[in-house]
Amino acid sequence: MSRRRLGYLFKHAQLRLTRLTGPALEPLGIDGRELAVLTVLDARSPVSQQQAAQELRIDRTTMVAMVDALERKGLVARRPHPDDRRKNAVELTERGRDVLTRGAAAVEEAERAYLEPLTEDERRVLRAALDRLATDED
Amino acid sequence: MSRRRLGYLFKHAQLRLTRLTGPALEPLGIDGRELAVLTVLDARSPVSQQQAAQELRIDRTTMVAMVDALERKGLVARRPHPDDRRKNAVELTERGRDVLTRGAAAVEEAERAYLEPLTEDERRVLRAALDRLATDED
DNA sequence: TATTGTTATACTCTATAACTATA
DNA sequence: TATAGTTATAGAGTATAACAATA
Repeated sequence: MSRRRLGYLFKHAQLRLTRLTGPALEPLGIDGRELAVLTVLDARSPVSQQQAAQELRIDRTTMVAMVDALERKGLVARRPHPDDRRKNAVELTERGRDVLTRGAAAVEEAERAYLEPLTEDERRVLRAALDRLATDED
Repeated sequence: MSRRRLGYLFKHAQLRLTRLTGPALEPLGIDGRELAVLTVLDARSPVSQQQAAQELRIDRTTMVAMVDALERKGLVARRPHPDDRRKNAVELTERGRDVLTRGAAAVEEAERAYLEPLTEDERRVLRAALDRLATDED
């Protein structure tokens, strides 16, 4: 087995994943990060930009740019939040819901292809391991 | 178990790894990528910049900048390659070898801490899985 | 003609600081 | 005083194009 550094393995495992999911989403005009935002907005709607940002662990200024892009594409809409006028309630448009549905299916399929070299057991252990490694109680 | 996307899990697994290895290397004045370059130079020396770049799958123009930085720190030296005067033979200095030794130990220790939440079995499967996922036969 | 190293340049991703409007 | 959104800005990290020296 390889004795390459974990950092190298993670980097290149991720690069290969992007090489599969990127083209899978490209016909829909979004990338994986934008799909993640759509997913959070759909699950938690109506949600403020900061709530969505915290959920995905991205900076709130980054979220501004991402919502800008998604709004330009007609996939989400900002409207004033009913409870707090400082907030935006960001919601999926009809088209946003459609893109989310098709994007989620495309990524599922890409992830299946990605994990194809592994046995069923390895896939299960990998996901469980990543889940704990990604959670910091440092 | 979490149903979060693999992309999210990889990203945050990697972020947590960097949060551990970064500070471990910081007293030595290098980061994980520079340690990787030192490792390749040590194993394959004398090696051209392009050979080293290919080994690590980084761009040759990126390698120029990394060797520049390592040379400024006194950890590597460029000398003319005996066989081909277009090439640089890049080698570790005495101090470079020392930093490599101590850096490798620091990263080993950081990776141990990083993998601490996993069982021995999970660590083994994780590494085997990453090894195959990181290798593209796409 | 092709390759190695180099420089200049640009692009993506992300973070920090400061502003505004609201609370 | 604090929070949500925004803008401007800057810093990594990386990639592309073009060039000089050499093969």
